[in-house]
Amino acid sequence: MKSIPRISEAEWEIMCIVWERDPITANEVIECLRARKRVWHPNTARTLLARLVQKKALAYQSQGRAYEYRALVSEKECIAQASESFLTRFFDGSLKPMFAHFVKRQHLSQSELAELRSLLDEVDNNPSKPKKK
Amino acid sequence: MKSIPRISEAEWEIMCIVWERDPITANEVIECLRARKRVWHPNTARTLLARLVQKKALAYQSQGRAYEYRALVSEKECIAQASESFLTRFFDGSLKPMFAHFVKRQHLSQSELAELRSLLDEVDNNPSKPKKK
DNA sequence: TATGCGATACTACAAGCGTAGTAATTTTAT
DNA sequence: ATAAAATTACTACGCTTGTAGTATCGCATA
Repeated sequence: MKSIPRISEAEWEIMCIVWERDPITANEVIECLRARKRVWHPNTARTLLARLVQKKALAYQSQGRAYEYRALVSEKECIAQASESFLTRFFDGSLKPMFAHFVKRQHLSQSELAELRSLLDEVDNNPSKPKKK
Repeated sequence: MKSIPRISEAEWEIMCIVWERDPITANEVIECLRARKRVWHPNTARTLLARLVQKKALAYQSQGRAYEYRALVSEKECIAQASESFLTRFFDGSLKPMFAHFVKRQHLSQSELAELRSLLDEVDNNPSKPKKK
């Protein structure tokens, strides 16, 4: 069971970009950041990339001129891990209160409620192991 | 709109205890920690209490012998804030993918699904503003 | 081949965090 | 009234994070 490194907030933004375009060079990452109006000094982005390599969230290959970074951990597993710890920490690990919080937090439209309901129906009909194809 | 201070992981454990028994003395907090098998040096707990006071999450009154601490921010608002930032950061702010993640993450029993469904029905019948009494 | 530019690597630094140790002060027991 | 015990306050320290600055290295060009 691979242990997912702890990814900080700023690092998370980098990871998102890498996941999107894996593999990607440092410069491309910096471009993307600029594109999404995340103004960081280029070195800041590079530092974060380096730290992510250190903590083994990314790897790089000296692809000729510039390095190419690629993710060593998937977005899915990172989100899964973050979700678990969120649930544990704030809702004592139980889904129902957590869901309750979110549905009550704000006016959901009828259609949104319907969508959520159909989500439940879906799993109900595919009890675990979706494994289609 | 009061801005909630950022509460770290260790601090969160302290806050939980304070919320439970507000107002509470440092020693009682330490007892509670021991009770829930959270082994910290007493000074560690005290440091955390002090930091929480600094960041205005707690206040104290020199209640005679020992200080009495009480929360300045409610558990509800802290959880609400944490939930928002979780949702934003990992699910781009949208409920449905987040719910999808959680319902798919694990075999929910029929009854659990039913419970979640009834949650949805509830809000459906009480469209916002429950404000009973 | 020497030089400059672009890329990476190393260094920095303050604030936050986890975890305590030590000093100062207040209470209590003798 | 003092000494001991309890409580609070101040200090410490190494690691992480956000945010860069500086140094170095390698390829491209003159």
